[in-house]
Amino acid sequence: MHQPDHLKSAGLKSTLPRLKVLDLFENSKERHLSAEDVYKQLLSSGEDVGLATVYRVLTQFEQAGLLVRHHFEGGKSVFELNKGEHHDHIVCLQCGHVEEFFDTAIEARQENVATTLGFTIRDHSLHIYGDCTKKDCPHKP
Amino acid sequence: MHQPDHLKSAGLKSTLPRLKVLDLFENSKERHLSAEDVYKQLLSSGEDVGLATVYRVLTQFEQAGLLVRHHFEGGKSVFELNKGEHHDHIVCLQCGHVEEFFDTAIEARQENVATTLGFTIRDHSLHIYGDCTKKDCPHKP
DNA sequence: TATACAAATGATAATCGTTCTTATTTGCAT
DNA sequence: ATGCAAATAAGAACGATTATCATTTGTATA
Ligand SMILES: [Mn+2]
Ligand SMILES: [Mn+2]
Ligand SMILES: [Zn+2]
Ligand SMILES: [Zn+2]
Repeated sequence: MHQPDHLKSAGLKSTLPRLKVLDLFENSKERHLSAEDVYKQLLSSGEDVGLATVYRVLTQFEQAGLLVRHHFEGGKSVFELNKGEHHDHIVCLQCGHVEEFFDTAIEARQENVATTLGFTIRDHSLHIYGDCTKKDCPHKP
Repeated sequence: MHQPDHLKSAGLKSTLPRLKVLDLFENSKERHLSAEDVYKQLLSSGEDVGLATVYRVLTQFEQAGLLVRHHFEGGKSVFELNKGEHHDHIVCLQCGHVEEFFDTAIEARQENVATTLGFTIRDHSLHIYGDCTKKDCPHKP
């Protein structure tokens, strides 16, 4: 199980549900998880945590900087461990597979655009949607 | 009122609710409208259209290429008249002011990224958030 | 170690944006 | 004018998320 230090230093009591959620993100195969993903994975691991608690804890972890929340298409929020370094996402519309990328040129041009339009950037989100080429992806070309 | 030609050529019967919605987008002060924006503005203009119809019509207009849908943060879909040319958005976090932009370099680099990662782009969304420099903006620097 | 109490949990109700269902109305071709 | 498929309106249903609140838990203190 995970060391409770991360929680303590975030000002959060180290409770069982919190430790389980954090543990899941650190050991899960999938890096990007929705609230229901977390809930179901915990259930199927025999851990019983309330769905409301999952939502509550995810939001707390986001505010504490432990997780980052993304608003992909599909309506549901998706979370990932905060690596500290920004990146953007490309998502497969067929199978939901997510790849991460960082493009210096894009980042630089964004600054350029903002300056031209008289804005100071505080944040941005770039989501590319398409079809991936994984073998197990139900892609129809 | 608007000419029904746009609807006809989109394969849609030119009904009263459809004409009203289209008219609203073409004469509204705000360019980006949510379903509820449309619904409320029609109500306050004395026009009575069902909310379900608004949702149906917006989706049909999107499919017909008359409107473009955006998934901004905040959970609700926002629509705007399709100008035919793609653009992205920069939004002021202080006053909500929205500017549109198109950057050829960014678009090109996105293709590059997708190719590198084995994706075929179908769509993308780029939202920059920041502080604008309008006189009436409550900016705190 | 036992106690005390604020903080956290979990079950469920409520909310929000959106879609579905269905009886009624409408546009439009004859 | 008539007929009928297509469209509408009202409300139920839905999926994701948040709020409520009685019960439990972590932890500080004695
Ligand atoms: Mn990521
Ligand atoms: Mn726009
Ligand atoms: Zn795929
Ligand atoms: Zn502003």
